[in-house]
Amino acid sequence: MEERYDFKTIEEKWRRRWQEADLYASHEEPGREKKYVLVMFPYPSGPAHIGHVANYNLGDVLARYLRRKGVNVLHPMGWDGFGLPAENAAIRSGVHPARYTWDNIALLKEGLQRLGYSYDWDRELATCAPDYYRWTQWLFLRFYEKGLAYKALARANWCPSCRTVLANEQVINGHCERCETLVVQKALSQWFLRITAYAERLLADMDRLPGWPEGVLTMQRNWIGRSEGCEVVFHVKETGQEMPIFTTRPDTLWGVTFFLLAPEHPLADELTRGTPYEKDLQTFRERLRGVSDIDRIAMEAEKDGIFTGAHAVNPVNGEEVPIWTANFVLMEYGTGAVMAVPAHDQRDFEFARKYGLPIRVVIQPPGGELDQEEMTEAYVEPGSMVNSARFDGTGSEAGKLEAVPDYLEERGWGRRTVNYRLRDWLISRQRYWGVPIPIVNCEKCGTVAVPDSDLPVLLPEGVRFEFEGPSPLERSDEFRYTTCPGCGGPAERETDTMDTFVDSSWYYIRYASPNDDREAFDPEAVRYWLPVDQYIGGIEHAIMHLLYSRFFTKVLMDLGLVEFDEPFTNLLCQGMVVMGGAKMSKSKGNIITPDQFFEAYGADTLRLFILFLGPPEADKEWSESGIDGAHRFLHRVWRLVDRYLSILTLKTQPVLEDSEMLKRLAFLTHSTIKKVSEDIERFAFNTAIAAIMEYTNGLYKAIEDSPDAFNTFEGHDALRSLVLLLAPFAPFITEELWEELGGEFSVHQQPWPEYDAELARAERITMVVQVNGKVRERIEVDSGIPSEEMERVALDSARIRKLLEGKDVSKVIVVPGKLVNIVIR
RNA sequence: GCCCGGGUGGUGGAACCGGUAGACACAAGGGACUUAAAAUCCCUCGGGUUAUCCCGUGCGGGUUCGACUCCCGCCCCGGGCACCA
Repeated sequence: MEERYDFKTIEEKWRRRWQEADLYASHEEPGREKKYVLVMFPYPSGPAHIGHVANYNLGDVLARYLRRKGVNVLHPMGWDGFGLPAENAAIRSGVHPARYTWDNIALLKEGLQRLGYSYDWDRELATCAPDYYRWTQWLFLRFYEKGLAYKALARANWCPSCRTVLANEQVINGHCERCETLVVQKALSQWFLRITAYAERLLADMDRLPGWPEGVLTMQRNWIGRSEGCEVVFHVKETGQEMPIFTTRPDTLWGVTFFLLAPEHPLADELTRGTPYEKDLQTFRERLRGVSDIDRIAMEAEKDGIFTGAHAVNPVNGEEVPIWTANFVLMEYGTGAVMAVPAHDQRDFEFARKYGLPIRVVIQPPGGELDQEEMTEAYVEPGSMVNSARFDGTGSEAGKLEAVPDYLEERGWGRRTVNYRLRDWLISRQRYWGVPIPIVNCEKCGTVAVPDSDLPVLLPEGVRFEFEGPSPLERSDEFRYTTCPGCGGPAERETDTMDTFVDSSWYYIRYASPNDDREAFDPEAVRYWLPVDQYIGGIEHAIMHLLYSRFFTKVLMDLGLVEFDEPFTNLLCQGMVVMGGAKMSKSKGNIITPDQFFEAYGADTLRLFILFLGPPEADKEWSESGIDGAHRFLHRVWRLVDRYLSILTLKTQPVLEDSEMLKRLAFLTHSTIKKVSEDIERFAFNTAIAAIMEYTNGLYKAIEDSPDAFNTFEGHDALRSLVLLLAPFAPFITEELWEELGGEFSVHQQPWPEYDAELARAERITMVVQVNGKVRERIEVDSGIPSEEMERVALDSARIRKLLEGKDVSKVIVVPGKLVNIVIR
């Protein structure tokens, strides 16, 4: 064999051979065990970067390992093709978004192919291709038919100078990223998907996701934000209008001293219209224009509000309290109105103190005597109800859960209800580079769905991209003006496109039959491959993408289109590769590409190095120091195989009597197989590689000590195992070495090595002896040593005996096979 | 601000269920080989006036025979917060 490890030639050679052999094609084989291994597809923002490599390494190692275990593996790749950056590029440099995107896809694909990932490229898909988004539109129409897609007014970021809608990302400190004009909130009629209808199921079904990280489930639970409470109907004194509020604390109803509306609440306009307060409201809204919701509801944010001049009537006691608007009340949560109980809610308390509004204590802490004048903060803990008419003396918990809700329901003043923090999913984007919403607006027929047979509604190509003004679709007469599918009269197309999260909410299903042009997916293929057994992706997707995908899956099941209601059985959230403390991304301008490493080190080294950097879940600060180590290791493996092969050609007689060495070899081999297999199963790829390095070091020692011992079954087994174990991590070099060892093509189709538990067990172990928890002695003993024997050996050791002189042994703790701790006084 | 993670040598990390802190590497230093360099191989490598001792896993407490690991309170860093994906 070649003396030097020439990675360039090797990698080229095998990349071609694998392609010719179509090594990673996947097919349904009913009855055979399958695993669907999926890594979140990338947004093609440019060439591959180190963050991609870190991602896709994980899925590839797992897919390769599972195939070798005899499993039928689906491991596809595709492109999340729609998105804002393509459109920004079009505006800035005149490149058409399609061109920009497809060019980037080509670049990214080339990078991934050089890394030797084992994708079934026949299943490649792109969400921006008409043969994909046709089915996104088709699915939208199914949602629409079910009443799960609807139009409503919603606020959007609006730059008055550019006369265009801005994404949150384009709003910097409340100002337009381009022209620095103060961004305002403008109400637009927009499309929503009714995810709130699935809130309860999305919440409850998380109990059936034991394969998900607890942190992600917690984030999703908090995001859905279920709270039980009551809806209570207040009235406007002046007009008699009903103003329902949601509260989780009905037990504090008697402590209401004012009433709050969200500043955007239409009722605030109505109540102040034509009054001296009308101007105050406008000034107040002006003040809040550039302030995000996050800053408005921050606990530490200054409370701000104005009086509307009107009053609310509290149903439980008939009291009339002033109606204010406040910055911390959001239109999007609950009913956009709240009852204010300053004595028992911190924000209400701060508001009351600031504006001199009354505070009334209605919950007394156990044994305490709260005084509304003296209080410095709200009392939010349970206690005993006071100043609450017939409920005086009732425990607040009982009052909250039973007594008061019962009372409200009896009187018809309110009812028990459940409120969610989760809001419906706004999918409208006033942009070009997305899936057109397949709806036509007709003056006669109203909102009309585009018939399935007319799909896809294609994006027009000859459009102009401008810095300001309405979106290219709105400006495109060709796109916009059409005929009504219902009456055949003139009509206008919906010009909004969909949020790209819609595209990525079902792509994992499309992979089952990506080239199907008759349906969104083939039920047979879906039945075999889905759900995804192992989903892998960045922690930054913990909530939105994963929640939207779960929602989609449930709707598809209800539509009878799929037979499962959770898309991802197991989830691995890996950390991010960060640089300079921020995640690596093109928009941050801090990307490192693999290209620069291919020349000097090769793909195997880069794969190995990045996997060796740390555990998948941890964030990794990028630094290339250490890549030499990975490269050196591959050279070492190469030379070891070379050395071994030269021993074989010497045709030495195997030294069968050197049984100690053979036993040592067998132990090394089998304990390493065990360790590497277990580590891969728990995604500890970094320690799996460390184990292979230790193994290599051990084999080097052995081959120095007794080269002849390698011309034996144990020797052959050791070298073959080394290559077989390393193959999922470094696919190119191992394929070459496998060939050198006389193995059959391909190493990636060889069964994963099995270990013999007996051979993998160490014969001698180091037992630790502690005195009062401090290590005082280490003694080598047989691994099967009984506990009583461990204790005896420990107490017998000279050093321990000396330490125990004149002391009382009060206790001896023995951890079998590990340590003995002697407790003395 | 709220929710979710994380913090271990000069560096990346290991320690899997409460039981030997620092595996495996990188960097650094010393040595061998070489005319020389590269490559390779060997040795040292948390700190402490150099060891059978003491200290040490962000900081302060606690539980335990024993804590990087569990509990309480802080500090710092990262992610998400609904139009970046």
